[in-house]
Amino acid sequence: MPGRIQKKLADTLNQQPLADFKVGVDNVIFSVDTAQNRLLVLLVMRQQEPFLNYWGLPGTLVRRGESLEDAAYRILAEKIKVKNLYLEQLYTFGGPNRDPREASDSYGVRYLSVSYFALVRFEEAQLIADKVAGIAWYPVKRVPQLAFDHNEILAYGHRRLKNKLEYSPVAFEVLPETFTLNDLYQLYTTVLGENFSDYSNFRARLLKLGFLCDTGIKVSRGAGRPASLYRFDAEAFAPFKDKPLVFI
Amino acid sequence: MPGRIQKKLADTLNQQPLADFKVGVDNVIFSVDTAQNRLLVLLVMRQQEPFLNYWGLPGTLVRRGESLEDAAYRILAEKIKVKNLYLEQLYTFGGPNRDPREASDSYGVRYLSVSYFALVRFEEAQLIADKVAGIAWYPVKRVPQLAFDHNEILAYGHRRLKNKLEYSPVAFEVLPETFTLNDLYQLYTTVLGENFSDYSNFRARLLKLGFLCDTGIKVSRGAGRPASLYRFDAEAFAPFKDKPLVFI
DNA sequence: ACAAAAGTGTTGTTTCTACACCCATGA
DNA sequence: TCATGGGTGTAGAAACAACACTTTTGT
Repeated sequence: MPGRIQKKLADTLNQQPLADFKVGVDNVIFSVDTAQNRLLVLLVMRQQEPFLNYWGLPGTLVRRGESLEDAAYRILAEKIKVKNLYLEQLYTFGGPNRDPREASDSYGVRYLSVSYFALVRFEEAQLIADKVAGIAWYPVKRVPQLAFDHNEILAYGHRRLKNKLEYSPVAFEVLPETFTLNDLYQLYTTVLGENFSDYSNFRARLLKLGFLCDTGIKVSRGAGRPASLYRFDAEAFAPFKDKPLVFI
Repeated sequence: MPGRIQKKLADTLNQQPLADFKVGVDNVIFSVDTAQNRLLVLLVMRQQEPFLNYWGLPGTLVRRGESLEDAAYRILAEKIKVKNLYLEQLYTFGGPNRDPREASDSYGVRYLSVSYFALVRFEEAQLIADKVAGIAWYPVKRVPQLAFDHNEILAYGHRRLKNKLEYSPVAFEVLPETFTLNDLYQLYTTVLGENFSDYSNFRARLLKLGFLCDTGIKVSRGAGRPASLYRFDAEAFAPFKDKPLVFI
């Protein structure tokens, strides 16, 4: 009776106990240093085992009564002070044995990481150095080996950031209220790489869309003709919401 | 000493205990009934509380030693038999009180749902009806009120499916090995809606990309000129991988 | 012969792209 | 007046959208 045997096997599997989880939230927090044209990610030096003294993404475990997003905002607030930011959920990494604590723990508690991705304004972000801990903006191109699977999470976040820039107005969440078109262009080039579009075409496309309005105010940066300051007009952008708009 | 008071407050919050989680995986499984031009989603009738006798997404709790993706494949395999499928993680829903079991449980166990999104081939999918449970393909346009926050998860999955179709070759994961260009077009129209492109332009664009190769074999469906069967050439597609290609 | 399904072509328009060029300012 | 950064324009190529049209089949 092979059917019965199979049934028995299935039952054994069904009786495999459920895993108990602790849920962590890890943030990939990006900012763009427009002065030096570098994309930065916020890393913290771990103060406890596992991975003591390794750099890693700022993270925390979720507390009772706290939503995932709340937890994400909490870490962020513990590490930096910012006024404007963009934040969204990234991915959930949850294979067994991604955290070495699982092995030593005989109760089989699993650690699962829900990662969030954030973009903040570099100029206004003030790092909060708590006690002896290390905290630093690292150029994305030069991050060292990180704790856990954080390199993987970072890579995933970087990909998402690039995509977001191309088809959504995240850039404006992180630029000052008014900015020059060159500021915007710099932001795009440092995130996307040099060769995504030339400035004049980028400029023409953006202006044609009609949600950037010229304030008329001019600003001079060293030599050269002064640039106009523009403002992102959220109202004029509304019709493009959710449409397959492309910024590149 | 306001600093000290604030410190005390912060400590109270820090002592807030961590939440204990059970992690569920819920699958949004889509298929396309090309004969009737309908987009379908797989629903199951819940056999236990909470939400007894409500329709819901097929889901399960994650077991010890099981990865999230493993759990997603397990549910899928319990409900349907398929050869080809596309599966990817969707989103993690984890606010407190999304599951009524949390309230009654004094230990404060939280239920978190990692949702996965799948696309399977309707014609080859065989539903596995276990015991008395209900299981059914529901037209997406006519899903009733579902258990938990499953309507929300479904909506999220539907949005993702539409996006995926536009810029990635998921369609071919779910079409037969060889298919007519009309099969492909039908699939797109039933998922994306009638007015995304007319057939001749769709056809021209796809063929120009060059990763659909004509097998030369003709197939006749009722009256009318027989159609060529095409095959998706994964190798020829490779260069487009990860590029902002658009199919629409 | 006719309707139905498949496949091809055409045409006017819009959008890319790669430039060249003009403008305003500091040194 | 020259170098520098800001801003405009344009011509050729490519892509798009809306159709009309031809081909091949079943009935």
